[in-house]
Order: sequence, then C-alpha cells, then structure tokens
Amino acid sequence: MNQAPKLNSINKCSTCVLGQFCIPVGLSNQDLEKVDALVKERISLKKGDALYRHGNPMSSVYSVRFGTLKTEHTLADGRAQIIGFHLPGEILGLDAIGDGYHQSDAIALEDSEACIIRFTEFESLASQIPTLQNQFHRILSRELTQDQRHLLSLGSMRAEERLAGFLLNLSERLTARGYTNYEFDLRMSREEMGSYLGIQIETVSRMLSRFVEAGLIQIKQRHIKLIDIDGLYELAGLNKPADTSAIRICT
Amino acid sequence: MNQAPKLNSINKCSTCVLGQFCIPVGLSNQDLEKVDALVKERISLKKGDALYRHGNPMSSVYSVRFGTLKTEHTLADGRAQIIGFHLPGEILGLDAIGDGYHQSDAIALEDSEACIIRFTEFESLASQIPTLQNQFHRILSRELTQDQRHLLSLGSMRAEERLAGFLLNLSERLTARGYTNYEFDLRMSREEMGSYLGIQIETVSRMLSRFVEAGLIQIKQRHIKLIDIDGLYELAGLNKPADTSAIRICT
DNA sequence: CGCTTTATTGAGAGATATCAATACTTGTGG
DNA sequence: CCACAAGTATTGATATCTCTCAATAAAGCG
Repeated sequence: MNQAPKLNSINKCSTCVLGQFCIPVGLSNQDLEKVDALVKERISLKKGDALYRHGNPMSSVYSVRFGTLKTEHTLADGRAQIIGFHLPGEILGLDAIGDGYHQSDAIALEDSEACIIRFTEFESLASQIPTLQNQFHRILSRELTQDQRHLLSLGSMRAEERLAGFLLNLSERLTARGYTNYEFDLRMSREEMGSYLGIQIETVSRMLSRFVEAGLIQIKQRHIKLIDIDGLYELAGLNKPADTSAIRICT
Repeated sequence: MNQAPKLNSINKCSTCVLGQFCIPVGLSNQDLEKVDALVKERISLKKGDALYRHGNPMSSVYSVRFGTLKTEHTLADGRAQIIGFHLPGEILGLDAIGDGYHQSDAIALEDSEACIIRFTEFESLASQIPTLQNQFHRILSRELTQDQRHLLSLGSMRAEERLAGFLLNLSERLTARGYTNYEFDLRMSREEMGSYLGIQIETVSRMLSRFVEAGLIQIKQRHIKLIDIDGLYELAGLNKPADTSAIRICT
C-alpha cells in the first residue's frame, strides 16, 4: 500500500508475485500456463469505482492485482455494513456463486486493478487440475473462516477490542505481503472502519485517541504505526502469531 | 422439528428426502449412485454431543440428516459466539477445508444424526461430476452469503431487528423443509439465541415479551407462533419472500 | 417431589450513539 | 499560489440502548 510490491510481469499469473496468495498456489508450471490462458483480462478501477454491484448477474470472480477494495451490503433504509476490505491477491465475488447474482457492492478505496476470472471456465479447469480445485476450496473456506472471525468480533467484543483486532489483522495481512511491519497507510475512512466494526465514526475516533494516549499506536491522518504490539494483542483478546514476518515477497 | 419429515430410505442419498437441500441437487440417478457409494457412514449424536471440536483435524464434512446443531467459536476468556444453527440438509465443517483443522465447535441441540462425507474422496468425485462440483461451490457460496447477512445483522441492526430477523429466517428455513408454517419449536435456549444475535439473554427475553405485547408472536417456553408476519418483516427491515411455502417436501 | 436449570422482570449502571461545534485536509478554480 | 468549499476527523455534552446485578418464577430432570 505504501509502495506497491514490484510486479515482475505484466499479464501472467505464472510470474505474478501475488501468486502465493492467489489462485495459483501449488500449481506446476504446466498447469500455471493453463491458468494464464484463462485469466487474460484485467479491469482498472479509479478510487470510488464499483467492480460490481449488488444484483448484477455474476459471470466472473476477481482477484485484486493492486489497490484495495471494500465489499458492503446495504439495507433499504440506507444503513450499510462493510463486510470486508480486500488486499492484493484476495478473491472477490465468491458470494455470487450461490445464485448467480452479486450479493454485495465492491468498491475501490484507491486506484486499483483486478484480474477477471471467468467462472464457468475456471470451474472446468479446476475439475481437470486437482491442485487448483483444492486451492479454490481452501480459498472459499478461508473466506468463511474470516467472516466467522468477524462475526465473533461483532457479536462478542467491545468497540476497543474490535478496533485493536482490526488494526492487527490489517497489519498481519500487509506484513505477509511484504509491506513494512506495523507501519502503513489506512486506505479507508474512519467511517468505513466504523461500518466494518459495527461502531460509529465518533467512537472510532475516540478509541484511536485512547490508543495513542496509552502509547499503543501513533497515528497521523491515515498513516498509522503500531507501537505496542503485545499490548494491542492483549487488548484485542487475541494471540500473537508466532512469526508474522515469515512470509515476505519483496525486500 | 415438530415432526421430522418421513424418511423414505435408511441409508441412501439417492432416496433421501433431504436431497433437494443437500449435496445431490441436480444429479442424475447414475451420478447419485456414486454419491451413495461415498456417503455410507452416519453419526448419531445425543443432545449436547459434539460432532467436532475446534482444533480437531478435519477429514470429513457433514450433512445434517435430522436434528439441529449449533456451531460456535470461543474466546480465551470464555466468551462464546454462536455462528449458526444448522437444520437437516445443511452442510457442516466447511470452514475446516482452509487449513485442515476445525475452526469451531459443532454441538447437537437435540438428538441428531449427520452423514459423513469424506472430503478427499468427495473432492475427487466432484472433479468427475461437473454438476456435483458446481453444487458444492453453490453450497460454499451460500454459506458465505448467510454469514454476511449475519454480519449485517450484528453490525447494523438493533436488538429488536436482529431478533425479528432471526425468527423469520428460522421460519423460512423450516417452511422450506415442510414444517408447519410460522409455528415451530425453538431448539435453542434464550441464551443461545442471544449468543447468535450478539445480545444478552435478558434482552432476548424482554424483546420476546415486547413482541408478544405487540401481537407479533405467541410464545410458550420454546414453542413459538408467528402471528403478524408482515409486522415482523417490517420490524426486521427485511422484505417478505414472494412465497415461502413453494417448496414442501412432506404434507 | 425437590433440585437444578432456564426464563422473566425490575432497577440501576455503563458503553456507545447521537447531536453539535470545531478543526483539519484535500481539491478546485481564480 | 492562495482562498474557498466540501469532505473528513476530533472532541464534548447528553441521550439511549443494552448490559449487569438481583430477585423471582417456571420448567425440566432425576
């Protein structure tokens, strides 16, 4: 997000640095070429553009190539709930497979690009390549796990805990992608954080100020630095992962 | 739940009345036999028994044959969040595909039975039967959609709205399975409802009393009758489905 | 039938929402 | 390059919803 990882290729999964987070995990070179053949189109989004909208017929799923997107559900009375923030390598649109229509809106939080994976063709390729099929199932399943952790947060944790957990989760995901440890730019507004966490913008702001006072973080506008990591994990009621910097894709 | 649907077969997906909610949707008879060969084992659970527990290595996913289960996540300090209640025909354990270990506890709310679907074998069968593969993807995707609706509820709705939405959702799912419209037994305690909805047991109780006063429902212990359906949908901020009684599997 | 669990109801406390005022950023056009 | 407008963020005061604590009642179970 600060600086994008350098992309070694323009248009191929087989050489994309995001491969290890994306569809191609574990594929042989030969199989990768078949995926290359399938994923040829990409879509560029300006900040605020929709990748898809609720109710659109679904023909593809997408992987984030660079940038950040949010997905959200909206109620009739205008209340909106952000379901997720999506970083490079993450797959979008999976919730549309069930009935063929997108269930949510996917909006770019900054200028972004997504790879288009035509779903019918992908499904038949997956049935020919067991590793690909299995990886796809893992991705779907992890998406479920992620949503369930989010449910745990919204259902059982207080505002402070939710926010601490959110910052740590973002940090972990960015670190895995090779960005600077514990220091990054938030691509979403305070309001969008609040929507994701089920709290109001004023509460987000107050909690962040409290974290600063407690020496847990430093924050200037949307640039944040996590100072007391252990303190944050404790506050969030979570366990610190063994080594968040184990996986790095650029130096 | 009141009366179980009559089961026409003992041990085969091909004749199971739950087929239309479960894995076999859309399969030819020939393909159904292959599924029959795969899903031979079942597991009986007494009320309170665990189908699996958080951290268990995962080798199978399960479909509920009869009864009701809950899945829940637990925090280190003992706080628990119920993620879902699971009715006959619904698939359990999908969140374990991602890393091979169950992420949640699955507990029977009443005496129940589940079919055991050995996952590795299922995956290879799915790669041979496109309809089966596609149905499995739909199931996974709908599970995502369901969790996302739950997120919307916990993140954006007040206690009253969450509870109304929950009762209607249960009613819709039971109706689809052929139980009496709008009148059914709750298999979960008030506390379990509260956990699912992210509210305390006392609040659940108060809201139910309020619904009774408002003439929206009648309730005696765990037997509930929805009286003013339109009123409930309005309260929940949801749209009434066109026809909830369209699908019936017993009379 | 008595004990344990579950559910209801009340009173008061607390966390977060709401309303409101101000300050800070960012982008735009002169 | 500055000034203004529009959007975004912070902070304070108050209101409200839901929680917590407590007492009672009802139901399930051995």
